[in-house]
Amino acid sequence: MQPFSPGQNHLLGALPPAEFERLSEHLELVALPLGEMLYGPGQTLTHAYFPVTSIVALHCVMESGASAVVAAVGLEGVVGISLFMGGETMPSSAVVLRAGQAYRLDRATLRQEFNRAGLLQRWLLRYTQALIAQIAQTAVCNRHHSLEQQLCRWLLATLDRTPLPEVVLTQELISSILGVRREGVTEAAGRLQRAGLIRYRRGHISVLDRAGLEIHTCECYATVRNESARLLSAVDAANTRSTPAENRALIGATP
Amino acid sequence: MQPFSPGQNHLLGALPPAEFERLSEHLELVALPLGEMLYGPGQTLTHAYFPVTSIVALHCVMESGASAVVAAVGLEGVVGISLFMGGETMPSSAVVLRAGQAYRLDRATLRQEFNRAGLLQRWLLRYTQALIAQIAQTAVCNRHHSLEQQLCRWLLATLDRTPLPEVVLTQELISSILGVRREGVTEAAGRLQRAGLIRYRRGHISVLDRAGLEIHTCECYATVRNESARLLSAVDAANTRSTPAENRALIGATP
DNA sequence: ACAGTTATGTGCGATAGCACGCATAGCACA
DNA sequence: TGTGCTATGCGTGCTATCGCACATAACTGT
Repeated sequence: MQPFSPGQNHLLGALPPAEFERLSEHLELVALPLGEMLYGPGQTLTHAYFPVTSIVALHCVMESGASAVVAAVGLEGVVGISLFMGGETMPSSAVVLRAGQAYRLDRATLRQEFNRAGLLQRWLLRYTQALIAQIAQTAVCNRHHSLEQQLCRWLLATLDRTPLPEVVLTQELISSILGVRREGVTEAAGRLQRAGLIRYRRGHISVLDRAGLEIHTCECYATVRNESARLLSAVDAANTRSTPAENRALIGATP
Repeated sequence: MQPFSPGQNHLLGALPPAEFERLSEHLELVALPLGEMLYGPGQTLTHAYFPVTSIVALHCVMESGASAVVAAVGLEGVVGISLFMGGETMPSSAVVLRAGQAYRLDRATLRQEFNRAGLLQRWLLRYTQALIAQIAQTAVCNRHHSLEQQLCRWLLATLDRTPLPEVVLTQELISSILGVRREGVTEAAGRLQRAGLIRYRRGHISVLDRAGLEIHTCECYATVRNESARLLSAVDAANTRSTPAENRALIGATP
């Protein structure tokens, strides 16, 4: 009796019993520690990861060492789209940004099930489209919006994938996520704290006023969230346990 | 006898005769004028477009009116991935940035062929992965690289999809592509001209020194190009007419 | 309780890009 | 040839962010 079930991941949880059954014996629960790299640039994946409580970032690092995160993946998605898209590898890397659990599925099983052209294929492709929207929005956001807006956006995105209104990340780490310098994060976070929206102490940010953050952030947050909701609404409908809090409460249930 | 053939598009040209045959009667040659919007945010597509001489940009516009292009699509790809990814619409829009020809395929035929899980599906998915790489690279590039580097990158990307070393775009248009202000483009282009890399006059940029541009640009250009080449190398191998110059020379040939 | 490590706060000067306004020059069409 | 539109060039602040250097504060383990 373990405190997690594959069905907590939205993509897996939305599968009809027959499909889920075929996969379940191949799904393996793994703990992902903060900072672990699931794959690096050009590195072939052995498994796809379906997060349940963990958050994974798709991260691009440049030759100069400068970097930025282009997308975040949590319980709504999957890490390793190159396995079913056919490319095998990616030029980016995948790094765990919130320690937690994920189910992983070996390459062969995933591809086999994908090729049956059932609901898993459908959800995986729609999720991939949502991911594209997220990455594209990040590109324009990087171009036009202030550090403070982007920080709000990141906090909200993290919050949406988390049961508690708390983010455990140092400013140093946040700076490398957003691709800005650490002092900039200090300033922006200081402003948010003085505005009473958050409170933080050494790597722990508590969100006090979520609505306030939504006002301070740019439209990109809502755009990405709405597009994901639109593309995966059928997933959420099929999945009776759609909130992180509810998921945490579950013990070893199956869809 | 028309001067274009669907096979000039790399994705279509790589199909085996049987698959190509099924599609060819549904392919329709259309002229895309500069500035035409193939689809806008949330707008349902009726056709997928396979460019041959045209270039289409995936463009994100924000509430404020600020915008940026997140990817360019030319004869190597297809516009309208949401048709086969299952989402039907996209939050971005697609705008013609180089007037030219494209073949378009109606939604029903595309989906039907996609669902046969043949080579078209394979190429479309691999192309989509290349597109993701391009958008992701644009995101980090927007964050870290100078306007001048990005201008070089854009010129090179356009050149790769064009038979002549000339780009017809006003600085005004380029500025809205890159999401920067027009004067910035004037300055950057002026520097490139003084360095002898380009020459321009009212909306016409002639590239004098391609190698020089490749030196001035950031790594993003090579990263995207290499990743596309890797993912679509089998496409290029199957397609015997892979360069724009060769394509232009063709008259009404079939694969 | 203390020392060591790590995270955070702060103060500079430098710079890239923004916003605005206006001057000029190239091209099109009459 | 001229006239007018549109593209381009340029100056002048202004702001956000960078890059670096260093001060302080908060946890950690002994």
